[in-house]
Order: sequence, then structure tokens, then C-alpha cells
Amino acid sequence: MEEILSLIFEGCKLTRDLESKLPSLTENPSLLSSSCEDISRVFGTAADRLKAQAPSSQPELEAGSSVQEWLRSGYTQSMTMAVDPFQAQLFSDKNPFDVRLLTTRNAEGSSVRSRGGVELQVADTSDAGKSPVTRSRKRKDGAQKHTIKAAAPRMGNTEIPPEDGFTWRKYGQKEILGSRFPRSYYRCTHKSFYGCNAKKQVQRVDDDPNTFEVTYCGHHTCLMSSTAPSALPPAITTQPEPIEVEPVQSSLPLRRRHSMDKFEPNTSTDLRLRMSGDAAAAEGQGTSQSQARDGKEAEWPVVDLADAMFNSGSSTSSMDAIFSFMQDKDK
DNA sequence: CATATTTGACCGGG
DNA sequence: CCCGGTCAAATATG
Repeated sequence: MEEILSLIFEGCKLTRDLESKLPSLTENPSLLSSSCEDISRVFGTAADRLKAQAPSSQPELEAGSSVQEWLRSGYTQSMTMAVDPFQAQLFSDKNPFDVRLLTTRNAEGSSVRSRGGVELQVADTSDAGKSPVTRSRKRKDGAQKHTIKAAAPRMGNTEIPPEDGFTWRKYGQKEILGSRFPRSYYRCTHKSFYGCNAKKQVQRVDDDPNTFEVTYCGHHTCLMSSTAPSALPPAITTQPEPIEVEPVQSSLPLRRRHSMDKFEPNTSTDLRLRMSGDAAAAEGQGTSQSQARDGKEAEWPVVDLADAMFNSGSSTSSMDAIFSFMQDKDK
């Protein structure tokens, strides 16, 4: 769910971007169209996902408030400025997408079944009524988990876990007792840069190998780029050419050659986090890299920004350095 | 060369 | 001590 909301956010952001740049963009039809396509793709993905998860459901869950709560807690917090009228309206109590965010703050793992078919279910492992007291210092900042069941993509071959617009990196797999299928553990690929602690575990449902149970844990502090893969077959699969958002003030010529260079985060405040408005910074129209499926890495203008700010010319150690830094850096 | 996945080791809670 | 979750070395892939 968070993923979906994030998608929607992304769409909103892109929309706002487009709106603000509309005047200047009318001169540039191609850019305009690609931008529109991007927006529709993002929203389309979100819509698809929603449809897949909660087809007809009308759970009398206090969805609205949950969403808001969620927005308040954490996500919005970091996005501060993001709460503009547009989104306020979108997420108030009635949103066009019938979003049902099932936060797992309180309550014992309640499970909501939708009369439709696919069921949304809140696993709530963080605070389940099961273990009464012993919830020791493990759960840091209320790292909530929530589980959803997602149908395996009906696409041709591999019944791989459904795409959700984020890039994940697998870091483990375990056999689970009582389950016939192993459980895979993923974390956000961008953890290294943003300390994004979003994680998810995917496991195929025993009796229905066609259904995946995806448990998300933690919020994304990173923001996927609009060029992110998220290759959902349906809907508009138009030419995903990189949408360059024209040269705004942040037109940084620099281009990193190797991988990402390390940078010094100096202050602990995240000035590098998302919300940098712009979408892809892509130059001209080089190679349209955004083909589906394995387009893995997406670019984040932020990175460049970071590069610029605390340059760091030298490359050498990359991820690892940052990684370790991020790790012991207590939140 | 860099980053992703695999897979057994390892760790810590219950 | 078992089990689920994570690490990390080895391996894979471009």
C-alpha cells in the first residue's frame, strides 16, 4: 500500500511539475507529451495495483483517517511541503482511487476481507496481540509491517513477485517451516544513499502458488524517479523515453563517470532527500534506457545534486563506505 | 568494473 | 535451542 501511495504521490508531484512548467512547455510538444505519458504511467500503475489488491472492496475501515495518519506519520513528515491543497484533496476522506491504507499501528492483527475477492490483510507483526509484553527494544521507531496479498503477474513466464514501482534488492531467502515455498527478503536498492530502510518479504502462498504474500516494512525515504522501471504490461506502455524536465535552475552539467561517488552527508538533516521536484535529468535524448523489466537503476537528480554539493571528486570506495556510515549512524 | 543474486553462516529473540 | 531475519562471501551478469 505504501508503495501505491508513493506512486500516487509521485504522480501528483509530476503533475504539479508539469503544471508549473506548462507555459514554457507548450513550445515543446514532445517534452510535453512525454511528461504526460509519464504521469499517466505512474497513475496507471497505481490504479492497476489498487485494482489488483482491492477490487471492489468497501471495507468500513476508517480508511481516510488511516491514510491521513500515515501521511502525518513519517511520510509527510519528511515531505513537509508536499501537503498542498491538491494532495489534501486527494487524500482527504474521499479519494478517487479508493485507497485503503491499512496502517498497523494499533489493534491486533485484524484481517479485512473484501467481498470482491482478493483480500487485503493486515498482519501487523509489529504489535500483534500474540506476544503480549516482550516487545523489547527491537522495534525502533514503530517499524510497522503490513502484509498484502498480490496476485502474481499474469505475464508470460516467471511468476515473479509483482512489480511495485520500487527497486528492490534481494538479500536473503529462507525456508519457512510449515510453508512450502521459501520466503525472500528484499530491501530497497537505494538504501545506500538514502538510508532507505524499506524492506519487504515475499512468499508464495501455499495453496495458491499464483498469489504472493508481500509484507512491507518501513517507509521509503528515497523517491523513485519517474523513469523507474515499474513495467506493468497493461495500460500505456508507450515509448518510455526519458522525460527531460528541461533545464531548471538545477542544471548540473556534471556527470559521474563510474558509479556514484561517495559524499559527506555533513549535517544529519536530509537535505538530499527527494522532493527536488524535477523528474529525470536526462540529457538530450541519448539512449532511451527505460525499457521494461531490468532497467534496474534509475537516475536521481538528487544524486547529482549531492555530488555537486559535497562533491567528493575521488571515487574509490563507493557503496560500502556510505553504507557503513549509514549503519552506525543512529537515526 | 560495478552492482545484483545466491546461499550457508551467523545472530538474537522467544 | 529452534527459527526467522540478516550478513557476507562467492558467484553471476551486464
